[in-house]
Amino acid sequence: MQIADAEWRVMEVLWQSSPLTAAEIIAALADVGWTAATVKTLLHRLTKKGAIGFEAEGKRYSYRPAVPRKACVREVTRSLVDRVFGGEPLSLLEYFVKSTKLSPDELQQLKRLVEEQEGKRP
Amino acid sequence: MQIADAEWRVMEVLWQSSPLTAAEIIAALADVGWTAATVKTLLHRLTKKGAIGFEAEGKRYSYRPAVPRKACVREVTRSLVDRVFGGEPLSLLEYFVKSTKLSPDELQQLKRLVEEQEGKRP
DNA sequence: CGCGTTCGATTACATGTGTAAACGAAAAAT
DNA sequence: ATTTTTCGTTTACACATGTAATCGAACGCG
Repeated sequence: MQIADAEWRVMEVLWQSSPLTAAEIIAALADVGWTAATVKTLLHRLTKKGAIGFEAEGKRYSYRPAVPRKACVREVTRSLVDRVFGGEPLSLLEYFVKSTKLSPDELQQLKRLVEEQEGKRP
Repeated sequence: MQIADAEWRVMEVLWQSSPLTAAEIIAALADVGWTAATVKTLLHRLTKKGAIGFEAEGKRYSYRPAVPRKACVREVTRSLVDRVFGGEPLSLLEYFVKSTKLSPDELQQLKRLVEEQEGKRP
């Protein structure tokens, strides 16, 4: 299941809170600058590809995600790792550790995270 | 400059060694299962979007990247961080540290990388 | 009980992408 | 020199994507 850029914006809204009616989703995306028609198209496409589902409440639909965010994140990250980092997550990690300007505090947090992982693997 | 999936395969070949003729690039991509025509189309599109350049050597062209891999990697990673991790690289790092099954050795390497960064920020 | 409003569905259309064949010219082979 | 091979260029075509207007039906207001 591949979710395009514009579609992802819609998914984020639903992952954050659901179910929502189309009107509510359109409202939540007001700052993006799309017309209502555009959002509806995206809802339609997402429905067709099975990324979201809905229950009809009278005339209106109430939409909700049909796939968890986790799964989608796993897919896009995996695709990036495969495409750019030779399938090696460590390679991506190295890239980010080296190329990102992390504050001392963030570095501290990161080190703690790594240590936690070490703890989990005796 | 956005480089599509198929195009990226071609770029990788050229980033690894250049300049190369179309024939050499096609050969390098033999295992992908594309016909020569497909690779030529991709070379054409990449040329048009300025991602690669070429010098004509008689009839044949010798292609080479016009944009460094680094720049493209920066772009795609940035786009992922923005799209999925709220623009926070640390958030992506956390996700990968937690969700990837790293071996004790890899964890060790990773910790060392973090410590190196700490050293660089006195 | 009509009529405008509101929904979702359908249609639109330009551009990007995957994948490839056809074409015309030049180079290589015979 | 003529044929064949080889290049790059042009054309092809289906599906994805961004962005939106239109349409038919149902709902609520007056």
